[in-house]
Formats: sequence, C-alpha cells, structure tokens
Amino acid sequence: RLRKWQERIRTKDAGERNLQFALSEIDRMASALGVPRSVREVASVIYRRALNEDLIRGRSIEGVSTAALYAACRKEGIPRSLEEISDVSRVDRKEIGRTYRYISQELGLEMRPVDPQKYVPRFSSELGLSEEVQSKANEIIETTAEQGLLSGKSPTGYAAAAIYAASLLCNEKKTQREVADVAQVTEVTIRNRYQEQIEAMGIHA
Amino acid sequence: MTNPADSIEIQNVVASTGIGQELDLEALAEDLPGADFNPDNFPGLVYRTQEPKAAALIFRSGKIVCTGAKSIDDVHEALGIIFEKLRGLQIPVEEDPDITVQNIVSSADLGHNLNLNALAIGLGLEDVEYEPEQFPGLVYRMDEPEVVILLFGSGKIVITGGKRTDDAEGAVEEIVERIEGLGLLG
DNA sequence: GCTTTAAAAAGTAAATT
DNA sequence: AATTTACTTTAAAAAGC
Repeated sequence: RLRKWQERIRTKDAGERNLQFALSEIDRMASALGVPRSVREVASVIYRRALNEDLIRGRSIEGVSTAALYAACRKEGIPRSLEEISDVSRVDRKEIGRTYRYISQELGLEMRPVDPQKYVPRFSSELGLSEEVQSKANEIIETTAEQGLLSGKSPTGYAAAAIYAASLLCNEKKTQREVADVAQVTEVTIRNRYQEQIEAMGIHA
Repeated sequence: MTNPADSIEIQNVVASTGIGQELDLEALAEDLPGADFNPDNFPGLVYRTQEPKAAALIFRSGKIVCTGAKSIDDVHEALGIIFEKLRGLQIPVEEDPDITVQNIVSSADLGHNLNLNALAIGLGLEDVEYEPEQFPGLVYRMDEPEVVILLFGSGKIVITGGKRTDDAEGAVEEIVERIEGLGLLG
C-alpha cells in the first residue's frame, strides 16, 4: 500500500514538474518573441486543456507548448509565423505546424486563417515605416483579398508584398530584401505577390 | 457548360495482393533486374514496371503493394506482369490472387476560382483544415462518400481516400452542391 | 509514430545557369 | 531573373522497429 502511495506521489510530482516545465518554456519563448502577458496566459490555458484531453501522448512537451503559444498568438490577433516561432523553440517548424493542427482540431479551437493585415503594424515598425504606409498596405491587402487573390497564399508573404508596394506608393521605399528579411520570406515571393497585387489594384507603376 | 465530373482523372491507384508464398527477398533482388532492396531502410523490395508504369513493394510474406498505376485495369496488368516474372523464376504464384484496391487518387476541376477563406468558414471550421502558411490547399473531410478533398484557389481539386471509382464522382457532385449552396462557386 | 512507393494540386524555397 | 529540383498536404497497404 505504501508503494502505491509513493507511486502516486511520484506520478503526481512528475506530472507537476512537466506542467511547470511546459509553462516555463511558454514563458521563455513568449519573452523571446516579446508578446504580452495575456498571450502567455492564453497559451497556458490551451496547454492545460491539451493536457486534460490527453493530447500530449506521443508528442513532446516542447512541441505542444510551442504549438499552444503559436495558437495563442493567433487567437489574440498578434500572430507570429511558424518561422518566427521556430526561431525561439527547439522544435522544428514542421513539427510545430503538425502539432498545432492536431491540438487545434482536437480542442475545437476553430481558428480562422491569419489575416495578413495582422502582420502590418509589426513588420512596418521594424522597418520604420509611417502610419500612412501601413494604411496603404492594409488597403491593398483588403482590396485584393476581396478579389480572391489571397486564396492559398502565405499571410506573411502577402503582407510583405503589400508593405513593399505601399512603401513605394508613399515614397518611403524599402528594398525587397529589407522587407523580405523582417517577414522571413524570399524576395521572389514578394516579387510574385507584388505583381499580382498592383495589377489587381489597377495601379500604374 | 462543362460538367466538373467530366474533368475527373484518376492519378494513382494503390492496391494490395499476395501470392500465397513466402519469398527470399535477398535472392529475388539478385534475380530480378532493376529491383531495389535495402532491408536496413525498408522491409519491402521495390520493383517498377514500365508499361503500364507502376511500382510494387514485395514483402517476405509474399504480400505485394502496387502503386502508381493510372487505373484499376493498369493495376491488374502491372501485377500480372509481376506474377509472370515470379513464375518465370520458378516461384509458385496462386492462380488468380485477389487484388484489393486500397485507395484511389483523382484530380478534377470545378471550373471557377475559389475563395478559400470564405469556403473555410462556410464549410465549417470544424470539418476544415486551411493553413495557407503550411499548404495552399484547403483540406475537407467528407463523410459520404468517405474521402478527403483538397481544394485550391484555382478551383482544381484532389480527391483521395476512396476505394471505388465512383467515389470521386460522388465527391465532386457533393462538394459542388455544398459550395453552390454557400453561393461560393463562380 | 517511423521507414518506402506513387500521383495530383499550388505555394515557397534554394541551387544553377 | 528564368529553370530546375525539391519539399509542404491528403489517403492506403505492406513488415518491423
């Protein structure tokens, strides 16, 4: 009987330690990403729910923690791309993506696709672009997305192209390379999305 | 107007069968020109047929998986060639081994561009997986027929998971109906 | 879970030229 | 900057780790 007691305590302690580890990892990654405390709390709730629903079996605590943080950023409207998330996680991009899809489905998070406009403020400020450029970029995104141009395209590449186009239109030009670097996409992607967007906008240049 | 169902093309058929005879794959790898066998990587021996083009995975148990064929007839033809090759090597092969189709992959064209964002919400976020950051297609799991459909912005789609030829027809009919019901098709 | 096989869709990426 | 090659997703079977 004493053995069972000890086992229970040991198990409870292990579970407690794992939870603490997960929460500290979420905290560490959230700090590295510079996201507000509210996002960490949402991520913690998602992680605890995943734990309660037994979704961690066969998956690493790190992977679920990272996926929970990725989901929390999106839920709170300040998304980080998988690329950015994987920069602060020890889990690779592919694993984060598949774990996110799994917990999202199982917990019924009903996440909506990321709106590229959500990336505009952060990318733009990193590039030192004005409010005017941001408004223009948002206008480009909204208008062209309505025309169906967004289907299947990566939100970061889409936002990057719109910011690049807006910087040209507002005479605050940034190079494709500069925008590509902050958005973590290639210049080729920016070029392709940019061409489609200006054509859809019926823009001169 | 062209019917989307008429655009359906089978792209790949996966089937399984068995010759009812254990095999020495090491020896078979020697006797079958072009056979790939790396037991350290994978327990099956890989053999490819040229016409019809297909690939077979042959296992020690005598069970065989055939994939890559463009039709069910091609599956039978490719496996028939393999059966004959084995018989030619003095390996006893059952008269007419049962061949079971396990999966059919088809492609089709709905003929109109699709707004995948609207579609994800319209079809119900519950049954849909749309993560354009990871993959450009919207993944929709259909109950009847039980298949998985990948929908793209171009209106092109992929139907997979079905075991019968008419599953693709049923799936296209159903998805067109659902999308039209949402007013999201052209 | 993973390993291997094949095929389509479209986006993204990296290596060559 | 154009080409080529390659990887992302879906399904399914096989034997074994």
